[in-house]
Amino acid sequence: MKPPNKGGRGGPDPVSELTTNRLSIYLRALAALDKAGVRAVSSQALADQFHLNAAQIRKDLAQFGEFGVRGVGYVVTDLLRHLREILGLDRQLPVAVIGAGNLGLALADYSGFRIEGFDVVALFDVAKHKIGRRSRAGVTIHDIRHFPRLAKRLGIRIAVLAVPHAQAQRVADAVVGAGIKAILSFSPGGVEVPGGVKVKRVDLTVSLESLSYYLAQGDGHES
Amino acid sequence: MKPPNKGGRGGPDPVSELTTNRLSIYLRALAALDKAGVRAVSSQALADQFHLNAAQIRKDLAQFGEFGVRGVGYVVTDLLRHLREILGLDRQLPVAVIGAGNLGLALADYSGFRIEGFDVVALFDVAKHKIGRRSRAGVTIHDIRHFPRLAKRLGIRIAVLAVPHAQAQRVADAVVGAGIKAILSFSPGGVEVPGGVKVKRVDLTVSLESLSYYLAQGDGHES
DNA sequence: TTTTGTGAACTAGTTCACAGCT
DNA sequence: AGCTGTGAACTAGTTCACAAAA
Repeated sequence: MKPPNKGGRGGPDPVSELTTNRLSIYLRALAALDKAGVRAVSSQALADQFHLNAAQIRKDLAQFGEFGVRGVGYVVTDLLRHLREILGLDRQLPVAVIGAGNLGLALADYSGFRIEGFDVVALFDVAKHKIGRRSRAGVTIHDIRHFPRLAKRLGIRIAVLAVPHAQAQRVADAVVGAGIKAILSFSPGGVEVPGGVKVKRVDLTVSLESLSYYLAQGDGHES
Repeated sequence: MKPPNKGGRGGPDPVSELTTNRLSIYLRALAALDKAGVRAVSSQALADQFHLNAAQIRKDLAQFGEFGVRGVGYVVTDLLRHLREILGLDRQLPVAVIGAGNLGLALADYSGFRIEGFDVVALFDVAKHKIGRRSRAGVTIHDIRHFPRLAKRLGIRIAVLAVPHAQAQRVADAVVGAGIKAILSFSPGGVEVPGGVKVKRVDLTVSLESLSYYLAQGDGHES
């Protein structure tokens, strides 16, 4: 019965990032159920099938409204629609990838992106010889200096940073200067941005080193 | 004065993954200081410079031993050595990338990997026409059916999964069957593995959707 | 009856603040 | 004096368990 705080007032976001990450996971799970023709699902069934916690699913969803039907569960198509709206996936989001190296080109063409409302509309790089060329899937590489102009024209909302660490901060500054409010950075070591800009980091070195730690521990008692 | 539990007994790991992730971040920070010629650093100075929390740095490190000198701080080269040993980076770790698509090829050639002890020694794929070819940086693509044999011969310890979601579980099973204990998966939706195998997920869809949520909230009150 | 939505209990993680070492 | 290492306090996140709704 609590008001769902739709539309977000200016204050700090009360919804944890762990929660929004899980919403994305619920969305995927429900899409699979929908595809399989399932009409309604209880939080328990959802939890069992996708290895989640039923209470947590209910708590997460309850932050945004009362989407369930007591005694029945959640109507799959309805909840899908609600989740897409909450996550802002009810419209196409233009994405730019900065850095047309191996990783940037791969990300620009990554088929997983397009499926849920993300559309990589441009690549950017500093290297003269790359500018004007296209990725295999046909995304054109532009001069990074034209980012502000093109970002506006193409309506870019998210910048994916796939540049060397040394350039990451400078590129981030430029991107933020052009009004971008959401950045996905693959750069090791993070970038600093002013308040009101959201950065998500994917740090492959940290991931691998954490795996290495795990192996190092295992080696100790397996010998 | 508490024993540092070096070498790990069989029981569940008492060190949180958040901690091991941070150790990796400390390692990077210290490497930068070392490069800059800094001899010793206090937890406070480290925290200030890299936007961390001093008490947390001390707590994290204290789990593995008493590396600091009271009144002085941490001797950079010593702590670097300790961290590399804790993270198992004092030896080269052979890595295999499974899936020679855009992403897999990019990851195999990703220069950030080699720097800290990881060595991508092989690519694997199912597609006949890819087998025998090489990535730009020269990593050979092998038939996935030869994974067990080659994994043994090359001493592969970590498998990076860059295959379509539909194949992820099958590939994970094969990799685990070949004795791999650490997996970095780029597949959306996670894979199931038996106990004793560690999986780290990098889920680009979740990351982007979480950013989308943030933008959707912002749009609400900026209109 | 079934299952949600949610306060309460619990668990994990972070930060404080200070005793004790150098 | 300066700074670590760490118990205590605090904060965030998860899970339990049940009243209320359908």
